[in-house]
Amino acid sequence: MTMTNRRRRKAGEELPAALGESTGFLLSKAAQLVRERFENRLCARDLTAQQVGILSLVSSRTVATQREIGKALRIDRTTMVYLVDRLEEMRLLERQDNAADRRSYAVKITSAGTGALKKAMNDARRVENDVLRDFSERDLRTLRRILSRIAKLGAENGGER
Amino acid sequence: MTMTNRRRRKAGEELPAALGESTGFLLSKAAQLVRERFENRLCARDLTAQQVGILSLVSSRTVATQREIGKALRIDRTTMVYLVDRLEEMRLLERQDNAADRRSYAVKITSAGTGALKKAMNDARRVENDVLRDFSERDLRTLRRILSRIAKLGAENGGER
DNA sequence: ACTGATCGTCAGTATTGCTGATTATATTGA
DNA sequence: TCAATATAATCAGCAATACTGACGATCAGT
Repeated sequence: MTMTNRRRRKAGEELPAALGESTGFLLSKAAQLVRERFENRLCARDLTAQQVGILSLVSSRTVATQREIGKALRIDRTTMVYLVDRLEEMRLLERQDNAADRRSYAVKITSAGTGALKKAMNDARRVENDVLRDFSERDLRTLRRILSRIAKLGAENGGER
Repeated sequence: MTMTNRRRRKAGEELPAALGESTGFLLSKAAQLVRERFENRLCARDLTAQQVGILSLVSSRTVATQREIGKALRIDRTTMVYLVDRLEEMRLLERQDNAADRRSYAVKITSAGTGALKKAMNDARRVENDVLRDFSERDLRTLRRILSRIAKLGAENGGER
């Protein structure tokens, strides 16, 4: 079992004005918190959020190459090798021949993988319900609208150098 | 110069419905994007977002120990040693004796550190303006309100176990 | 002074992002 | 068709970061 269980992290403290007023900083901290809560649940399943992302992506496609998964999830080429190795060891994924392009693999989810994904998505739903419970439907629609627009922007095109 | 310059990363692709509908996933991707854009600018200054966070925190306090900084920014104890080592090498921070508790240091920002922080915060502002430019003031207020409430939650208290 | 806790450090491991090289295969262009 | 070029996965190796566990110095309470 190479994949070590993540431990629960401690809670944070108050933040100084300068940082607490930066939207980017708030975004980063909120994301970190949600991810930590998710992974705290996930550690019982020996999975990381990144691995769940891969499982979800693979399960939604008939053919997924490592390169494609990496592009969609912003994971490096060489890190993909490592991650798929781990998930294959855990029998959640399989590398199969890709008839369409023999340089690459068709990465497929196994039935164990489908089961693990289902449970992990339930964990995700619970964490979300928990974190978002206090906000109105209207607020949540606004939040999702803004976040999905930002997420679609693309990383470069930001420096007019 | 141990701190290697970060390279610009490529932009991502479309995402499958299952993930794209998860607020937590959107949050994580939006944060990743903003952070990447920020660090793409910052790489000219040989700084990471995390280091800027430390500089900002230290500059806003008269006395800051490594432990306090780590707690506020959710950075591990041993990683703090490494990070402060780097920032001290770069002459942006100094470890001074802490009269109040001789086990710890009083971490202080240098004048070079103050200058670097000022420039980095300008970078941050630019990236934010760029990313958030298309949203209304009303949307941004909602966004900030939600994010700061989530960021204050604390990581544990998420499992009713 | 004794006990137990805390702060910083170090050694060592795991994960992730990157570079550069290599192998196998695809694609393109002459 | 064949040669040049590009791409998918892999591997070796480096850097950054989150851990664990152990350690010495120091602190707080008794």
